[in-house]
Amino acid sequence: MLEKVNIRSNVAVYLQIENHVQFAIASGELKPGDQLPSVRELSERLKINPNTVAKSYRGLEVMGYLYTRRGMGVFISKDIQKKCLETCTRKAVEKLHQAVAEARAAGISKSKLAAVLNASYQLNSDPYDEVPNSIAKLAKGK
Amino acid sequence: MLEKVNIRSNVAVYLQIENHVQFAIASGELKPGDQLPSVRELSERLKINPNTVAKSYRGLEVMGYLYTRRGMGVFISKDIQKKCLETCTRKAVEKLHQAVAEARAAGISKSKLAAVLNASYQLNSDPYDEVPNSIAKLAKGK
Amino acid sequence: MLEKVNIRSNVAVYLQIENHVQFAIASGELKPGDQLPSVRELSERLKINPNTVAKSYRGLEVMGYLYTRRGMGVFISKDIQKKCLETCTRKAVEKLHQAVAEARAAGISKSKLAAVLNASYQLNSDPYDEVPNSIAKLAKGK
Amino acid sequence: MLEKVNIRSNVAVYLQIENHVQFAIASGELKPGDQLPSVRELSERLKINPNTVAKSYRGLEVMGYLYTRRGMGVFISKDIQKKCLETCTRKAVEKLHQAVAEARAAGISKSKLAAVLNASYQLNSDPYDEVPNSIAKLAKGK
DNA sequence: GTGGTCTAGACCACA
DNA sequence: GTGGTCTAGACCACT
Repeated sequence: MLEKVNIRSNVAVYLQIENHVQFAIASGELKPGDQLPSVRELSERLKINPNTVAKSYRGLEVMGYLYTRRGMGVFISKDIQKKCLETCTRKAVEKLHQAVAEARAAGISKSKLAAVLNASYQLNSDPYDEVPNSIAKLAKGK
Repeated sequence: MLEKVNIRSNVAVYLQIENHVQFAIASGELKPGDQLPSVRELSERLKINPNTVAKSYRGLEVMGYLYTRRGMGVFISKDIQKKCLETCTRKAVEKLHQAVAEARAAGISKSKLAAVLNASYQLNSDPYDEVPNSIAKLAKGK
Repeated sequence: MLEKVNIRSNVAVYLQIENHVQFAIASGELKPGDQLPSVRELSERLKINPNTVAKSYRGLEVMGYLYTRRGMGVFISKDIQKKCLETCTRKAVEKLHQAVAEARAAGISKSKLAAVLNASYQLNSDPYDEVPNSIAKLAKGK
Repeated sequence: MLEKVNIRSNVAVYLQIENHVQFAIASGELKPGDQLPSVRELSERLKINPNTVAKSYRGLEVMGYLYTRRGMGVFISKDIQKKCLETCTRKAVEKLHQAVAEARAAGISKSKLAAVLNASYQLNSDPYDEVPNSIAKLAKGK
């Protein structure tokens, strides 16, 4: 799973981890009962402080996506994929809706938006990555 | 113009003001030479700290969207509508791209996204408004 | 409010703070809109690290009992006294129930338990304080 | 004896075992000279780490509740029922005291607590069992 | 001034 | 080995 983290993003590192885990659960990459990397291991892999990883895990536990067993590790909860998928979908839809409303206000045509959507979807890029040039260019032409 | 500000939003108040002004310029609601409310007036109307309004105006001035004349007030700059429109467009496209990438990571289908885009575009709702029920419902079904 | 914290308790300091605030809300001592002491102020007063106080506030925010406004401070949420009272009551009732079941298993008579309850209630002592001798003695006689 | 252990509880597994044995002694279910299951057997039955069972037995031995005879097994000590009963009683009274103090802090009336106590006592339910609905309901009304 | 994030490192409890 | 808590102190963003 998670191999890198954007230390200079405006999104907090611990939130990047939380988001990544949620997406992984929603997409089925992480399944109920799966054990997550230990706090120390993940912190070493991502080269961040263990406290930061612990903060992420703690947040995800409060949300019910995982549970921790002292001395054992942290594990994905059962019966939460559907809930997680719904949550991720809702968030993405809201974001999409707002982006569309903004684009509309800026006078972008519907067909242009559809083109951006197509291009973005095909790219299969990581969220939170830089916006690729191919997409950015679409913003130029009106 | 701006009549309310979401004090509980996770978006900083000063950014809400900046965004609102930019959108008003891009859409033509605010025209070159128009005078904006004074810092004190706006802060009283929105019930926020004057420093916050001042910070917004300062930011907008740095971006070239407005200029201040001491003792006179702050005014919308000339010949910046196009630039503003481009900026808003770029932002919207970036947002759209990220929303799509997130949705993809969560395993949402492309056809579903297209449906949301269509629905959002037709609605012609204000950005930053509540997500309408008709859109929110799309998050339920697969 | 909160003036001391038991640093050597088996209950984590940040949980002591969370509990105290919840009790204060349930009892009406803290009212909706009230501002809590700042992270720094409370940490100085209790002689603990600011991070610990922040952790408490964060937890209470997740539970919906308060909200934070960056640069402004933290405030008690509206319309949560009832919920908080119910939660505190439920917790206390569960604890009481378990204590009674244990006491029963140990062969303590009902009248004796009633006596303990009376004595504890009259004392008006802080929860998490040491069990006073007057109560402890009641454990001796069968 | 002990057939299940709550792996998700916030109470440490080894303490659950210790508590269970102490209660069994206090209630007379386990009598002096009785042999306890071996560390390996119990750990397999409860599906937990043998170290955890060993830790419980060690703790109970330190407290004088049982003794081990190498190659023979672990046995309940003689003449400790009374002491065990006293200990359990003291713990229950302390728990009761704290529950009452918490309830008081939350503004719960004394009469209500008395009602809960009565109901709990009559029920004669096992400690550590789920809180029965009949009790839980009492938390609703004022 | 406010809270939010992160680091470095310590100590503890648990399995 | 695991996670949980706490400290000391830094830097940032917001009001």
